[in-house]
Amino acid sequence: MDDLGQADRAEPEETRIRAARIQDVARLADVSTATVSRALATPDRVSPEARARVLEAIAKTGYVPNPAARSLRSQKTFMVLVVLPDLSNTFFSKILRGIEETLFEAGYGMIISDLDGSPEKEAHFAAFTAAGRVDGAILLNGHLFGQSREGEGQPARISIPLVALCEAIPGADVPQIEIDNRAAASRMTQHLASLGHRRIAYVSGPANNILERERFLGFKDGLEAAGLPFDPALVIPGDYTIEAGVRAGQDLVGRSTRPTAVFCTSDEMAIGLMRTLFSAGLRVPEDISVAGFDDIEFAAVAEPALTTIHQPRRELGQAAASALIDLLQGRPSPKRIRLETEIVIRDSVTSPWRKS
Amino acid sequence: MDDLGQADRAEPEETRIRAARIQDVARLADVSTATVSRALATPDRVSPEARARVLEAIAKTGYVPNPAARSLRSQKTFMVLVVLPDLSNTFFSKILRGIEETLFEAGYGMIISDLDGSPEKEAHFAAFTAAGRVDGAILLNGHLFGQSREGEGQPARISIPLVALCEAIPGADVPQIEIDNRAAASRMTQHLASLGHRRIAYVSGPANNILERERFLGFKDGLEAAGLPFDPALVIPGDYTIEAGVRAGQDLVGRSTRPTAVFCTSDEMAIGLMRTLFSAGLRVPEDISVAGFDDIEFAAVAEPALTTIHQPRRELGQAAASALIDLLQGRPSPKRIRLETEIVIRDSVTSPWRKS
DNA sequence: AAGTTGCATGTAATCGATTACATAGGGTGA
DNA sequence: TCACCCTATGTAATCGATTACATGCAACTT
Repeated sequence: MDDLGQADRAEPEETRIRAARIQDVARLADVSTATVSRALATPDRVSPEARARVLEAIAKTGYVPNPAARSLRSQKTFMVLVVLPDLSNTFFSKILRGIEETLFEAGYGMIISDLDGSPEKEAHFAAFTAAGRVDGAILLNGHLFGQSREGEGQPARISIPLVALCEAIPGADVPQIEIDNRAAASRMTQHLASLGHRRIAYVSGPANNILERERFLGFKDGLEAAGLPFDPALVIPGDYTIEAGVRAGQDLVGRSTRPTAVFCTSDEMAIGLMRTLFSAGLRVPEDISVAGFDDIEFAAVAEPALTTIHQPRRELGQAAASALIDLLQGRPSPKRIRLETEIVIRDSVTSPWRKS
Repeated sequence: MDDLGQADRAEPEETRIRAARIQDVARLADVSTATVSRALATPDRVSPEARARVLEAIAKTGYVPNPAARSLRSQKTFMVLVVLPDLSNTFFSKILRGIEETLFEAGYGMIISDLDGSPEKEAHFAAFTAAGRVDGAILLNGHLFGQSREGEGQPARISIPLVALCEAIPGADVPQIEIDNRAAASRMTQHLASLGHRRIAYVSGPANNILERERFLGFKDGLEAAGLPFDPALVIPGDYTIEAGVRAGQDLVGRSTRPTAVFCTSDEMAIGLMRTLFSAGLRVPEDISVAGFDDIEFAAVAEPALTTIHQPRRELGQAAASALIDLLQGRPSPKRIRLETEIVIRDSVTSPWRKS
């Protein structure tokens, strides 16, 4: 159960064991390196006997092909870059898991870049892909990256297969995996309206965010469908974080006339908001209904349990990874996949009339 | 702002641009490839004029060194493997961010392996390190991995620098970055006891988990320090997940004599547990106090706000990454780093006498 | 002035696999 | 029996950088 990591304590520095190379396997199996390579890559182009000898030699030596050499020659790294804006966000980490799973099954490794709002990092990872360090990339950040120095000679713009996940990339011709944010937001808004809410507040995501734009449109769609007017005063700026929800709550608490329902575009914000309302002595949902977006794990155990929109996060990750793998292996890939969302009715939303 | 990923739409297949190689740069700068390489790796071993010409040529061509070639020759990948048991867990993702940050600054990339309890994956990633795909690894999973087939000839046991994060690896001689789980658990237990709690339940982590063992010992230490007896009936099995907390809550609700306080070894469990108690009509903390462990983001906005033990997660990640980088660059690395934890007093714990 | 030192640079070996091309031998058809 | 083809295998070029070693030249020492 333990093997690796014994460091070089026991043996003298010189005796440090070197990894077996294809040469060593070839010699041991009494074949050429070409045969070893073929025995692994295209087994049916090698005689059964030779193959058996090779496999035995591989087992004996513990040979593992050197990926650097392999990749140098074959121009394939079997690595995929995943670019995301915030690694510490629950929402993304569940998606990541779906991605990792699928990539792993297909024999690909995953390199993660947490962009962290830093353009410097963005440039770095652009170079990263350009250097051929990965075969493809999944972007969760809503835009392509790259150092566009058009002035200079001819910047190396290598293109590798890309997939956009969650946040569509406007104008880019890459497969998009997403949910229908607009429709989902509209549906939730109509749900609130159907319960009798007429003053519905909206806590937004970051202003220039594509998700946010879609959801905001959906919110307006929903109001319109329900015959309600849009009131800009009921739009509260946010950025998907718990803190933003807390701030939005403070804003609401301070108002003389309050909405009867609040639609938060992330569960984090909804939970932060409920917390603040609660501290101020307001009851959810009796005094004010709160709806979220995403259906993170904590939504179900929030107090009260959060009514929200379920996003199939793991499946999103899997779908994105599959699409990328299709691309990488030269298969046709779907241009756009829209996974279904679902309203999850819990306890944080009720009719405005039913005062407890 | 967009550059990469234009795919090969415009130009015909054949014209696909190939990345600039060191040769191209050398020709353009009218120097040898060796000089180009040196201009990048050891700038002061190259004349200022040559260096300038090289840099200009690099800018013109957009040259980025091919990592496969580089790594093949120099046996360095500038990649670090991070092995963790569950990527989708909030606790880990914050740590990951700390790791990524620090690695990035030092020029290292991060490859993630979500073990997901699968031994198959474990073996795969053992081979991964053996193949020299990464320069070092950070292990969050509490044990070394590796295919120890002692029987066979001489299995390739390559050793790369390792660092154990959070979960110490028993018997392994690698730097450990951790918090003092035992002391922290003891402190929390004593805190509860000092408020007057005499029947304190303990919701555990997974049975064979090292963290769990430490915390459990700490729990017993705390009881002993407070002069309280240890009652096995008050130990409820868990596994750090929200669901485990829910189950533990159901267990408690069903009991005739209940503890006055519950110490959960993760915030997730504490939140799930409070949820269940609440549904059953019990009040926290009036009827029962609940304490957590970790201080995840949601602890502060739970209802009631959770009293817990703060772990400096980002700093843990940073410290681990720094230690590994020290190792990788041949500097001495601290054998063990223990970061301080802190009890965060919020609203979920109170004295058992103060019935609301 | 001859010898020594040291810097800037070039030449070419090297890392470890993949794979185009060459070749030997066995089988088949005429 | 000969020509041909197909299969299994080997030989060696190749991927793109790093770096040991060699070289040429200038400056400095005595």
